[in-house]
Amino acid sequence: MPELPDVEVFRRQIERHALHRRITAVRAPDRRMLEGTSESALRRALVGRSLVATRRHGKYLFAATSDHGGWLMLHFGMTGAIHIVPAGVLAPENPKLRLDFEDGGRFVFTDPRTFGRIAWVRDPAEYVADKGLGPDLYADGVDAKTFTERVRQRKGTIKSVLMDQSVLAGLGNVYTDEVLFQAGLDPHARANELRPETLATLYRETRRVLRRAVAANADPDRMGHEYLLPQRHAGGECPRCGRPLVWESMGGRTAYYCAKDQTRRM
DNA sequence: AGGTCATCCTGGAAGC
DNA sequence: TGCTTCCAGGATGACC
Repeated sequence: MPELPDVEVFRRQIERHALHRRITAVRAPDRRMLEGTSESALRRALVGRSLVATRRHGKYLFAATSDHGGWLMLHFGMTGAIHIVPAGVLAPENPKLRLDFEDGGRFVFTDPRTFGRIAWVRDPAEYVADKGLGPDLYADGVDAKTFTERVRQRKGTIKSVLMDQSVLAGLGNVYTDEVLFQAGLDPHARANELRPETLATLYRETRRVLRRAVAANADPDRMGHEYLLPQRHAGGECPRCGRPLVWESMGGRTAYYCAKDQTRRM
């Protein structure tokens, strides 16, 4: 379920392996994935050009083309992924987007469940504004003051507030659970009732979890024993106390947490 | 305004 | 073993 760390890893893969390679062919065979564009429009925009820069805002990834032609936007839904395939190597089947490079390599975007989206946008900032996304949670995206002010003015559960992309962009269901675990917070805590020091802790832990996740290549199993994610499954145990994790549906999403180590509600 | 639920989708796991 | 059912979840929208 690509969240901010996963998308940041994808972005770095593009930066490292897909820039400045001339595109000779474009395939986008599944129209359900296309948001306000078409295969032929993507072809016109991309063929003969190359990708030259990337940006990410929350879970949204952008890649600029040469000639200032515009930006390719990719959203990964829950099963979206990119694969940059060298010449002569078999590419994944059923691509939702495939760019063929002049050198024989390929850029492939797969998404078996089709929850992702592909768009062509003039300007990422404009797109982000139109979508109503809050500030990005990574790197220079947000400071402690902005974070606390935005969270504090919401009355919902902290779980739902952290997952709300219009408040802060980047956390999904999985990493929200990790952040709440690290902060020792009950997912049912009310965002507007959190004390200033709790908000400060939450900010610090959010940033730390995201940095750690990116460093671990967004692979939960590489996070380390003190993290919830490797245990985030039926039968999983709290990394601190060893008790079975609680497994609860909150607004149609599954929240995993430790009933002993996550009791703080303010 | 916030919570809940349904919808989209399909691979994989669980159940029988 | 093989079939059926369930579940996961990001974004969006309906409804209360």
